[in-house]
Amino acid sequence: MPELPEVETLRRQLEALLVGRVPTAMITFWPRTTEHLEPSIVNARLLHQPIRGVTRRGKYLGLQFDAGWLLFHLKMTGRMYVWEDARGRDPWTRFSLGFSDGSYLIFSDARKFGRIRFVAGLEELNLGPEPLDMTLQTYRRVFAASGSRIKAILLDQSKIAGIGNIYADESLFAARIHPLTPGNRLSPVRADRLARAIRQTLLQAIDFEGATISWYRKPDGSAGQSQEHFQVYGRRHAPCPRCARPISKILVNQRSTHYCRQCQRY
DNA sequence: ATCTTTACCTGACTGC
DNA sequence: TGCAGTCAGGTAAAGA
Repeated sequence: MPELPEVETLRRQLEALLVGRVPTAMITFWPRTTEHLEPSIVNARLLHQPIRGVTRRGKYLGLQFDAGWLLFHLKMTGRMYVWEDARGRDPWTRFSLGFSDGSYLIFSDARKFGRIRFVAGLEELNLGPEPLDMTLQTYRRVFAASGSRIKAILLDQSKIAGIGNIYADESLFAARIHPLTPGNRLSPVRADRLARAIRQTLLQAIDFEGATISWYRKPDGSAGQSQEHFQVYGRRHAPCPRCARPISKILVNQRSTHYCRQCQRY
């Protein structure tokens, strides 16, 4: 559920708390959370090294060290925050990064899907470009390169990084494009409309500090507000904000997809 | 190349 | 109140 706007909100708030700090210990409570994090790398390249920056790439949150990035993927129920003890403020703490002042960066994850890993370079992630940095031309090229349904293209992290189920549906509604439209059947005009809709949808969601459906929380424990402004996501049977006809819900590539049959056309 | 299925997991919710 | 069943969705891997 955390998508680009949620992770970007996390990044901004954690950056103010973590840059310049030096971790002295790591504790894993659920081994699979750090199954791809080599202890030798932790000891040689992360511990006792200063955090140079807090970055985001797609849906990954990264702590930047001189040697590379400690990456966190929140999957559906991940949370991150700073706390005074290693067990955190909820029952689902899976990992803690301890600092010399006795505080901890907590990674909490009820469903245990989240993972923490180290990469020397972000290109190892094989992600597509950032949707907020892409030109209209880049969007056009990505859409035209595939005959897959546009909803599937938006969710493919190797094509565009950071969009998930919620903001894919919201962007397609804003652009008045049917989720089953093949990417290479979008006219340049409609591709540009979708590109602008994606940017605007993501930027607005960042302004609202992300969406709290059930699990997502900002580092201070409070909820985001983006969910108050959804036009279609989670609104099956509710009136379309544009035409008042009921919102439909279908499956596209096994993902629930919300759209307006009247307003969104092929 | 692309899609489908399965696996990973558990809390929240629904219906009986 | 309890219990079974369903749903939620990001990604990797395997199979079609």
